[in-house]
Amino acid sequence: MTITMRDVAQASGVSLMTVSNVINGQPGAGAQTRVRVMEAVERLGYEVNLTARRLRKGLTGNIGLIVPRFDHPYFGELAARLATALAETGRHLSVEQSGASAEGELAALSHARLATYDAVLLNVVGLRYEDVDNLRTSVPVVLLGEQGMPVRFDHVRLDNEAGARLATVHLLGCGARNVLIVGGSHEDQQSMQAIRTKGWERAHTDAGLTPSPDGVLRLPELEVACARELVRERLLRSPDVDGIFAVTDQVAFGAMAGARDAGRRIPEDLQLVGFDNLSFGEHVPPGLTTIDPGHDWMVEHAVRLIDQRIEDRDVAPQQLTSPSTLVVRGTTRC
Amino acid sequence: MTITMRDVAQASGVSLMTVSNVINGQPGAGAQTRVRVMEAVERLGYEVNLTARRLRKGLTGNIGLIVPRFDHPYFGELAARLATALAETGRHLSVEQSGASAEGELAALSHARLATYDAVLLNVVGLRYEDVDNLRTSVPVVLLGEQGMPVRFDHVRLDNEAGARLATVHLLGCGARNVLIVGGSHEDQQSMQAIRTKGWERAHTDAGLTPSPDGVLRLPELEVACARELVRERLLRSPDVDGIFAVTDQVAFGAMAGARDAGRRIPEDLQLVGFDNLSFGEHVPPGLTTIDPGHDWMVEHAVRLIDQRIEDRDVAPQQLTSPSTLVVRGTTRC
DNA sequence: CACACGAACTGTAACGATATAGTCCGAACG
DNA sequence: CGTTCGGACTATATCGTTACAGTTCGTGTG
Repeated sequence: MTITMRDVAQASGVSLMTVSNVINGQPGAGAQTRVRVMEAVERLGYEVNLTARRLRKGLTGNIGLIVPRFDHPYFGELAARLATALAETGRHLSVEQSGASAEGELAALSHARLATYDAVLLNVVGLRYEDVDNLRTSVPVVLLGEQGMPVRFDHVRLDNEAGARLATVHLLGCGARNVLIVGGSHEDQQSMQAIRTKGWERAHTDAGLTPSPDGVLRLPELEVACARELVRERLLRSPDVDGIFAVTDQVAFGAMAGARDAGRRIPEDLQLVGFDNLSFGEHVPPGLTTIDPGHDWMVEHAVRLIDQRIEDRDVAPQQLTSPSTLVVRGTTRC
Repeated sequence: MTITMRDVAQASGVSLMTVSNVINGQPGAGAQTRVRVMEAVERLGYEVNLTARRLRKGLTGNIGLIVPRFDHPYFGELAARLATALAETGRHLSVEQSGASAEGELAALSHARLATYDAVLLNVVGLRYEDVDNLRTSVPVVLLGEQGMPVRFDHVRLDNEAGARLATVHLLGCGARNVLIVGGSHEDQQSMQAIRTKGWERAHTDAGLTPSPDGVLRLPELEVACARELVRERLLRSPDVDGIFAVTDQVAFGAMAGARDAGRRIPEDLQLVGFDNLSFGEHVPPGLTTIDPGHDWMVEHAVRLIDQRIEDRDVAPQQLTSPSTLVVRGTTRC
């Protein structure tokens, strides 16, 4: 019914193995033979049977992604991008929820759960160094996200500080004189909030300014409703605030609503930059200026690291840091 | 390394085939033998290797879902539910976008595209009877959604008229005297809008009322922004409107915003019922009363039809209609 | 008692690919 | 000229499962 390697082999007058070698770019096939085989492949419209290949290679074709929660758009977008990238090679992504707790993430990493995957991408949030360091799995694991994790693992990092600095520099460069960081914090130096706060400070000192101590607006939760309420309140109290760096796009959406509540026009009275480049930011008027943490770059390299490690478990682990870029839209004046 | 059927066979002192038969519930194995085999399965922690089974059975483990567009929440939720249901049996869902046009849907149904699926679920929107009737595929196809399609196919329908009637009856029962249908239409009798409009009319006549001819508020597009604008305008013009049946939840969200714009309180001044039971409706205050088109039911039966047809291509096609139910939340007074 | 029959179970050959261990043959070398 | 060497290619076994065609063996029948 369907065309198999056997048909291609017959049509081009070579053995099964030669066809296999040609298709997989393995050595051991002459130049003319390669051409002849590829012609037959084209002519017959042959495509490899991934199921058979997987059986032979002992792979499942499934990659696991473990994130703290499904319902947050950041992870949704990450999952969508990864799924697309993996689909190119006929693989699938299964997303598991760890519940933002260390226990959840460790449970999701139990042997039984992972046995069905060829590799696992772990979004390390809420996991401490020791937890990750104690991990012993038979399946390749690639870490995704924050900094400060054991170098024993492949890791695609996100340059939180550089991104935050970039955002703040842009606000200052567009004429903001009094820039709030919403969702910032000085606690737990390793946390995403603290690192982005450091970037916000660095942008100030680099420009010869001193970040005001009450420029950090802490939020109990990085959620829309919470940000909206606290930003509204703060803007009513501090009429001189003319710029906001929101630590996430979620927070930025809340801040936009809060600013409107407080009677500020964006970007005329108040400029705003977010962080994450969620696709929704493109559609909410006047368009959210934000930091793209290099999603495409991260996904591309994460998949590459996975493939390398599946191929050879003993290759040296790599730590990569994705470059952040500024995406200018309507919430800033330049 | 991993435990195979061979290990189970050895451990329970039977042949490979007996283990296979027991596991798949095939006849030809005695009662004690079954018990013995299942004990060994438990003890060794055996799990079937889906890759091997697929190779042997000539299946890929992938099901295709073809929807008009990705970005609409209705299809997103449908896809999520289906993916979950299929994951139970270790299969995967691949979602393809047809672009809401007949050409797109037909292109997505081309032989080459479908060859990689065990079966395809086709959400028939924008396809006419003839287009579907001309379809000749080697892969099992199950239709999803609207009515009026060739009985040659398995089809899980959605009871648009009954659902719309249910919504309107509820509004009338809760004291609404003047119920608008937003997004309704009398054109193209087969369209979703027209059928739901018929349901709205039937609810009126069943109650001994005459639906007012200008009770149908047509929308150029079933989108939030559009519904918001036209509902606001209409409510300002017609102060006596005290109920709205929105043909979709999307439209209902827009209508809620439009009502607020027009200064109406929900549900005090104006009651509202949507259609689709999108999960978002639960979270938007005061909670959207809506019609659940039987998502779970549809998904359950769609998967069953798929499996039946994969098993036996010649089984008689079935047309099923999912039962609609009312989900009462805060936008209605009872 | 010979025979047929069906239930319970087994042996073997696939499914389509790849890893491994060859085989073959022409060129290079002493 | 005989030997070695390496590049090009092939034969076979195998991955874990299931379809199909047997093989037993106990029971019921004439």
